[in-house]
Amino acid sequence: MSWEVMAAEQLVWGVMEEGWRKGPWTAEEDRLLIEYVKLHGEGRWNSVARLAGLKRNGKSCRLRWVNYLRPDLKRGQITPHEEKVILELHARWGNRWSTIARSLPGRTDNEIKNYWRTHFKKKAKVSSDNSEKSKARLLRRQQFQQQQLLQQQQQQQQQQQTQVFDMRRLMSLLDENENRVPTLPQMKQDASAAATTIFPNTIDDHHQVFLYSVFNNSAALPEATNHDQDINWDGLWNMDEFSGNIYYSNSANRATLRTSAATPYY
DNA sequence: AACACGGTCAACCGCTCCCTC
DNA sequence: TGAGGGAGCGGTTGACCGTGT
Repeated sequence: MSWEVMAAEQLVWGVMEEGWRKGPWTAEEDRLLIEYVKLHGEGRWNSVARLAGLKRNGKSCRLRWVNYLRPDLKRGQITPHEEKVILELHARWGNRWSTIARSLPGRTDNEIKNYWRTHFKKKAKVSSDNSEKSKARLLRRQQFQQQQLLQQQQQQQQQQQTQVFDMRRLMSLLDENENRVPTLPQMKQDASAAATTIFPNTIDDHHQVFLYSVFNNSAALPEATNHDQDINWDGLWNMDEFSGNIYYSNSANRATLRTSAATPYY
């Protein structure tokens, strides 16, 4: 083949980079890929170029097969029922498109992702804009209430000057491994260590009860799983900037998330 | 008719996870 | 046990197309 022909082919067929073709697939490429999968099955995508004579890298081949050529793909518009499922599962799992796709036979993660972005992202933005306004109103109300609360607490603090309660230091000790999801025994150990470090002589009954209740909340949780890595635990601890109080939250959400993620959608 | 604009979707990219050696 | 490769995932890009002006 002359260089002129090769150059012309590249212009017509797409970009060549390091020997791999990129861009839209041709009918001939599709045919070669289908034949390859018929003969060798799915997988070993990096062998496709060698065995099927395709000038595509493995990733490109896999994507083309999974998103376009697979015989079990459902063509056509997303049905209202599928849309309902997508909304429901996205509310549950967020952008885990492949997980959502597993509950919608014949639909690909890419298809669902695109559908979401084009159909719902804008709606979500509009509703979030509205919720921002109500959030601002709520914030103003909360600030007023917090000011009043602060005044009350200042009065109480004057009565309790003997108790120095450095919760920030406690937080830094407990969160030494940021975003790590400790096992229950680890959490109890951490609590004990933190308590004795911060309050070597002075931890009183009140704070012991507090720490114990923190870890009792977590006792309702199932053992940590790999899935925990996918959950953002940043919101696990909340600190009230004004009063210095901390409270444990999301334990119920965490349990719900974990069980729901393990349950297939029907 | 021509242009601008927005929606759609196939394909690519970069990252992470997992398996094998 | 760690390195390397394969596979999968989510985010992003860009081409194409329809519609409005």
